[in-house]
Amino acid sequence: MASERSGRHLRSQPKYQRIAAELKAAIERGEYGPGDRLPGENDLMARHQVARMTARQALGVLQSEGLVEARKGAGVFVREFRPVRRRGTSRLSGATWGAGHSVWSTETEGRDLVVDATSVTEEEPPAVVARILGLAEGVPACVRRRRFVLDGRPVLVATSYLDAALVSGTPITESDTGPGGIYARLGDIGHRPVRFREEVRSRMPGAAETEHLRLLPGTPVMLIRRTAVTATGRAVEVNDMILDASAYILEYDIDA
Amino acid sequence: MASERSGRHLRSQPKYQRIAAELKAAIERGEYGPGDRLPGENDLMARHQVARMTARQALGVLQSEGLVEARKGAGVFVREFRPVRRRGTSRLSGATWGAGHSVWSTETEGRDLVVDATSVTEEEPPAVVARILGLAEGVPACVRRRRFVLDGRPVLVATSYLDAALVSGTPITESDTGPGGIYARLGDIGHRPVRFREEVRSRMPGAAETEHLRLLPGTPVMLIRRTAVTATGRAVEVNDMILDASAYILEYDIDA
DNA sequence: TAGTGGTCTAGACCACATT
DNA sequence: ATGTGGTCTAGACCACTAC
Repeated sequence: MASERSGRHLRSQPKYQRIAAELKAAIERGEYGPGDRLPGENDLMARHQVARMTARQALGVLQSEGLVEARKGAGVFVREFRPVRRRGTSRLSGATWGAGHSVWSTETEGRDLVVDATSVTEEEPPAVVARILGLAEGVPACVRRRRFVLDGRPVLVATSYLDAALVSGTPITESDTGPGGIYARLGDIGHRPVRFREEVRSRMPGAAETEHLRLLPGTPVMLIRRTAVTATGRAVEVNDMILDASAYILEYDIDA
Repeated sequence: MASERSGRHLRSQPKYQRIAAELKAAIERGEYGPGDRLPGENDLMARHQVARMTARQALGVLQSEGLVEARKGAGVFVREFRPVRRRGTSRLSGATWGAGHSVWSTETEGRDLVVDATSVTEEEPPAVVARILGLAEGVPACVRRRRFVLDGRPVLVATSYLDAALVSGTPITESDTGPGGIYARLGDIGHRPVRFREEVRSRMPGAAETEHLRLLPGTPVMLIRRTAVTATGRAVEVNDMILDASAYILEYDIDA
């Protein structure tokens, strides 16, 4: 136990990666199922004869891969992945919202997905959004923010931008937009969207997003920017969404 | 300089988070642009009077948010985000979307995206895939693997599964499938796909994926599972794709 | 109260990149 | 040759959770 310093990571994997790989393999073998407690820092220190920070680093790998969750004062636990499906295609079909159903009611699947908080304001939109909507600089937009909560956890925040001049005086500027939502109301004033484009990307969240969505370490966000366009080619709405990637599967149907 | 131990993080943010936030703000103010070198561990230790591990932790935050890249022996540098667009709907829409439809501003066109390596084998597919294709257990599938390289960096690996009995003897089992690709060939044998479904999700990569795609820390992957269905409703292909999320924006067009 | 993970210190040796 | 980030040690105090 004296000079075991030699040959530490010559040619070989770092210790923390070995430990992490071992734990990961055990999880994949099913030795630890969702919700189970893993060996903690003290266990790993004793078992592998390493310092605290090394054991921590090992657990950090699993955490940053999103397959493990550390609970302060309790331990490290295996996460589970139970996403909801969000249908990008049929949920926007005219029949759905034309019939007076809210767009979002189609995606629930028996689980509890509800709107948590809604706010409607007038603000100057981001430059990119203003350009898409064809708004001059300094022109205000109607901004609708909503947060969606799934089984008690916030999973999506949506920020919708519309030309304020276009929608002023309509229920779009109210919290409750009535049956069919804002797309039905846009139809009421002769600007029914007939086409949508969704752009999807993914990245790690910043600190603010982590807090707002209560994301666990190792959880990316998916970003969806949806643009609604009328028959005349006018973009009437831009909806920026931030999704907890551990909560969603996006689904798109495509015709050849 | 004696007992500054008091009031360390009582009520306040941890030091490493403060340092990280400061650096992040500086990046967002444009003080450090893409490719620029950030203050390193030694700088931060001196500037904030903290230990090495604390400075490291601060830089680790930015790294795990994917906005910074550590280069061994060189320093820590600001990453840049220059994604390609992947159009899920092939239908080209021209003027419909207006002139500068670069919603997430991608200077994408004119970069070279090429296939790096192709392999075609016969293997037993994963159980989920077998079920989608309607294959009994133990029945082999034709498995086509491809890796796509963008400007020298691998960005996508695709694994395509087809019923081996269906496609044997066709160019689908060759590396070069001829004009129109495997969908045209499927059409030749009377199984032309008319509908596709893509399911998209995102998570952090495992060690194997990180290596295969040469991902930097803080980079998620997007997973796309595309199913091709014929007019009779038969699923003839399942294509599992793994994408470097820092390299792609997915685009889907939807008709109301 | 005992044990857990979160933060922090002050050292150390290493591989690597730039000079 | 110097400085960089990567790994590792052996301690410490804290807040939190479970018992």
